[in-house]
Formats: sequence, C-alpha cells, structure tokens
Amino acid sequence: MSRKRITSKELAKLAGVSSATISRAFSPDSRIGDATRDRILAVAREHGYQPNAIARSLNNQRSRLVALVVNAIGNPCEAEEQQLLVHRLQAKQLLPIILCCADHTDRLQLMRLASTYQVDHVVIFSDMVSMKDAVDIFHTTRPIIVSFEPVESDSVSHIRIDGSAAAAEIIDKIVNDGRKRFAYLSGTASSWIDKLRRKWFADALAKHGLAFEADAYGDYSYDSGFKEAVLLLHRSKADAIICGNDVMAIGARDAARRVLNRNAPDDLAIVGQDGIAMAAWDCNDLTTLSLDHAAFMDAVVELIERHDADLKGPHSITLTCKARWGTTA
Amino acid sequence: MSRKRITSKELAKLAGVSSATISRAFSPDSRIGDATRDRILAVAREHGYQPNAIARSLNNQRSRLVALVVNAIGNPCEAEEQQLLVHRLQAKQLLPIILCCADHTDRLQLMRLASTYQVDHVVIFSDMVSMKDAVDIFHTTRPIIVSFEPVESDSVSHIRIDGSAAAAEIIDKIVNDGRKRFAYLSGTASSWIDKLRRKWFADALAKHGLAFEADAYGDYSYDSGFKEAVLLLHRSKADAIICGNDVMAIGARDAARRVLNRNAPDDLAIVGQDGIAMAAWDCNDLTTLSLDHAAFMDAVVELIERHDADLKGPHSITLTCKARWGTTA
DNA sequence: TTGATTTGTGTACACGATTACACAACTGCG
DNA sequence: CGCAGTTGTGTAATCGTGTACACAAATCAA
Repeated sequence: MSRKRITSKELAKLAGVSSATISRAFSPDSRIGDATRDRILAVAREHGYQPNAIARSLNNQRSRLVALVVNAIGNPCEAEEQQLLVHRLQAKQLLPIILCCADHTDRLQLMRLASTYQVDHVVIFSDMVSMKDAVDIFHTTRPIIVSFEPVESDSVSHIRIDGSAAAAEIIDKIVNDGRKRFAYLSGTASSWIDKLRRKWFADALAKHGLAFEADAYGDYSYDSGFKEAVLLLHRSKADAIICGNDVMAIGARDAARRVLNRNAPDDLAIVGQDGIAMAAWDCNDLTTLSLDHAAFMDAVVELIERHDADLKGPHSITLTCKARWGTTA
Repeated sequence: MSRKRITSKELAKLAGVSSATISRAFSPDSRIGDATRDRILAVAREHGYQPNAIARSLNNQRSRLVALVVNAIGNPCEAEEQQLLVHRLQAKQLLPIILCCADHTDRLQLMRLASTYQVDHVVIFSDMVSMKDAVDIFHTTRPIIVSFEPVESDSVSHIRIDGSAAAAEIIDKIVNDGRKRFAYLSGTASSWIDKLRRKWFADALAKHGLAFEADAYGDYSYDSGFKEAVLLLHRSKADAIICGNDVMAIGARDAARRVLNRNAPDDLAIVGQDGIAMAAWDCNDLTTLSLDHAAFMDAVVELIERHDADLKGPHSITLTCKARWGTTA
C-alpha cells in the first residue's frame, strides 16, 4: 500500500544492522551469520523489501538485461522463436528488452537507446539492420549475431543455418513430380539471409539444369504473399513457388486458389520456410523447409553462456534444416 | 572498438569542462552556453559517448522501462496487440520488458524480478496472474490493468471491454439460421475475462430462451481447440461452437471438418473472438467477435500518459467489440 | 556608474546498492 | 595462556548521472 519503496538503509535501521549487512543477506555466499540473515530476510519480507536492481546494476556493471532485436513480434514466423528464447532467458533470471524494427523508422536510434541501458547481451534476429551498425553501437557488449550478414569482427558470435541439403531434397521431389518452372517469392530484396536461402534452392535447381524463372519481393506478411503471388502467376508461367517464409506461402496458396483457381499440389507447388506450428495445422499442411526452433534457441543460450564464462571468441554454431512434407508440394 | 564505455567524467576531461556541464549538454533545457553544448556534443559523438541510462534512472527515479505481463508472445491472438503497443512505446522512447507467463511456473517471482528494475509502468494482459498479486508486487508503480479482474483499488487503472452488443448480434444471426444447440469452448477454466466473454453470449442466448448445452476448456492454442472440439462434438449434439479466441476457432473448424466431416457453415457454426489478422485470411474467413486492436493500444498509451501527467486516478476506458462476418457462421 | 538580474560553470551531494578494508569477537591449538 | 586463523559486522568508497547551491562574469536599467 505504501507508495514509496523501502531502501536498504531504511531496512538496516529497522533490523538494527548496517546497510552492508542487508546487502550481504541477499548475496548467496558472503560472510554473514545465519541468525542475522534469517532475521533480515524476515524483516525484509515483512516490509516488502527487494534490492533495487538498477542500483545493483550500476555497481556491478551487470544489468541482467538482454536486448532482442527483431523485425516484428506480430508475425508468427518470428514470434514462436522469440517465445522460446524469452522462456529460456527468464529461467536464467535474465529479462528481455524487445526492439521491434519493423515499424520503427530510426532503427539505429532505437539500438542506441537500448545500448545505454548497458544490456549484458544482444541477440539480433532482424535483417533490417546492418551488422556493421549493430556491432558499432553495441561495441561494449559483444553482440550475438544470428545468421545474418556474417561480420569479420572477432567480437561477434554467430549462428549459421544451413538449409542446402533439405532444400535439395524438396527441389528433387518437385522436379520428379514433373515441374520445371520455378519462382522465388522473397521476404525482402535487401536481406542477406534471404539471398542465402534463395541460393540453397537455386543450387539445387542447378543440379537439374534449372533456374528460377521469376522473382518477387514481399515483406514476410500474408498480404504481401497473396498480392505478389497474384502478380507473379500473371506475369510468369511458374508452376512452383518457393516462399521466403511460411506465412507468405500460405498467402500465395490462398491467392492461387482464390484468384486463379489453381490448387496446390495439383495445379502448382508451394513451399514455405521456417516450419512454424501453423504450417502443420490441418488447414495449411504446408511443405516447408523447417528449422528446429528449440534447438535454435538452445544455441543462442549456449552462446550467451559461453560469453558469460568469458571463453575466447568468436563462437559459431551451425544448425541444419529439415524438410517438412505437407500437401502443398 | 574500445571495450570500455566512456563516462561523463572522462568526457569532461576531454572537453575541458566539468561532468556537470556534460550532463547539461544532454538535458534539453538547462542553462548552458550554445558554444559549449555544441563542442561537447561533437566530442561526445567522436568518442561514442551516451549517458548511462542505468545511472540516470537511479538518479531520476525514472527508468523509462515498461513491463508487459502477457500469457505468450507466440500466440497470434496476443502478439498482434503486443506489436502495436511496443511500437507505440518505442515511439515515446520507452522500452518494453516482456514477462511471458505461459511457460513460466513461478509467475510471482517473475513479476517481483521485473519490479526490482523500477519499471515506470506495468501493463497486464495475462489472465494467468491474479490482480491482487500484481497490485501487491507493483504497489509502487500503479499498474495499468487490462480488462481482467477489476480490482477495487484506487491505484489501478482499467480498460473495460464490452462485447455484449456484438455477441448478441452474432447469436441473433445464428439462431435465425435455425441453430439451437450451442457450446462454449473456453480459453481457461479459471480466467475472469473468459467468464465475462462467455456471459456476453449466454445473455444473448437467454433472450432466445436458450443456453449453452456444453462447455469445454482449452488453453487458447490451436491444438487445444482441435482436441477439445472433437471431444465436444462427440459428447454433445452441438451445432454451434463459440470459441474463446480465433486460434481455437480455427482449430475447432479443422477438427469438425477433418475428424467428423462436418463443415462450417453448413453443418455447424463456428465463432471466434479477437479479430486477429489471420481471421480475415482467405483460408480462414472466420466469423468473430472482433476488437479494434489499434484503439485498444491507443487506450493503453492514453492511460500511461495520464499516469505520467499525474492526473488523479483511477482511470477507466471502455471499448466495444464489433462483429466480423466471415463464412464460418 | 552602480546595483540588480541573468547566464554559464564548477563543487558537492544524492540516488541505492556492492565490496575492500578494518576491526572486534570468537575458535582452536600448542 | 598466547597467538594465529576464522567469523561477523561496520565504515567508507564506488558505480555514472542529475541537480541544488554557490559564485563569477556578463548584461541591463536607471
């Protein structure tokens, strides 16, 4: 009920000790009498005292805050991973600060703002910021970079994702089904990761003497998938569309069915990427290049732990994708 | 490149002024010579100096952090709103700390942890924590509560959501279509908000002399919607299912079609709640009780602003839902 | 010219914790 | 009993800012 938060000095007076002893009562292994600690914790509980994390951070040089730089949290393709990571961080008593790039014009300013909070770690999922900028802004933090734009800085850890084998598997199947005219519906034109993903499929096509006949660019959203697919199918003779993520794939499938009356998998093949839960829903049942999100986030946490243990960097972990077979290709 | 962050005192030496003057250079309206400010900002930029937000927070008693207590971020039904709010907060230079309750066992401990960071505001979207606990833990913050469990504390602001009119509209239509046997597929058994939502529909049914014939409980997920709908349709003769959110509604529709070969809207009616973007996707086209998420988040920001302006509370804003007509009912 | 006001800057303390150091009390050992 | 080592606690400095206060210089009014 009291509006004001009690401080360690005030609690010290109440418990008849010095504020240093209060601090010790809250530090797991420090020289303090058992009786004193118990008494202090009792008084603390009674008055609702908890050490001020801001003050503690200032003193420790350790904030226990983690910045997550993402495109958006509203898009299921990212949100699922984010949820897993947030869960893991919370379990380690780390608090996530989310920086949402998608609808923020000045992303550098946003990252600078977060960096003033002395975050202990930075995880970058967004392909909307350049790694150079990120490294520059978080130069005191050693950012953990996630599979975008590998930077040749030794202060950066890196998770590499390899989907080449699974992409080949999927392409082989579709080509064996008799399709020859492929199109790629990209997430964003400028994204490094998106170019890499496209290359997995392009290389697989090359083995069959094929190449993408058309390209389109969306923004990872259902609506962009829908709209671009319509345009794509009008201006090309594509009978197979590889999409930058699952949500766009669903949009493309709906567009083909609704606007052009072409149904997957009979009239054309649609392939997604990510392997989100929604891809397995009965109404979607998408064929997709899927990544094990739990393993992905485990890798992120692993890097955070190595960073904490101050192991010499830079570190790198590689994960491979698997094909999920649905009924759209 | 330098591993260490520069402090105001060090910068002061470099610029040939005192650290107080450095501080003034970064405070918009404070007595400082234009020439001095410009010189300091130049030197600051050169050395990558930015005031330490942790230290500033400790001094100001103002952290510019906002805690968002949510069930999950992976569930589209919540993620969309969260994205809108995060966007609005970032525009105001406030940073969100997300507390994800769904997969965290000790939610009180989680809230206590966040409260030690002296967050300026708390927004509670989760129905997995009791308001009493939240108010207790964040007693210094004046939590902004969102439409769950109204608490008779004058330190709590509140957003009330009224869907009774829209629910009546939807029920009227379905009853006029000739259906009489209604079931409610709830989000969680214990949730206050879920009971309220059910009541909107129950009241509307009562006007027709009807009542829910069956109830089931899920967890807001697609899988739970699917599974519970199967059980529900086996043990009752329901021909209309009102679901706790859109994702469960999609699960229920898929279950009816796949497992029992009953298609909406011909063989049964399915109604969702929330009105997320996905509900309007061509493959779903859900009839749903929808809320204007942008207006909702505007209201949250409005409350935050009133709180900042220190207007006398408690404050309350009411929003009403609208029906979205799809092809599932 | 003089006294009052404004302007710009430095000094010193506060914010709320942690921790190196000092020291008293107690333990154990020969 | 005396001395070394351990244990528990207090004192004071520190983390990096913001700001009240003091004060000199500059400006202004009459």
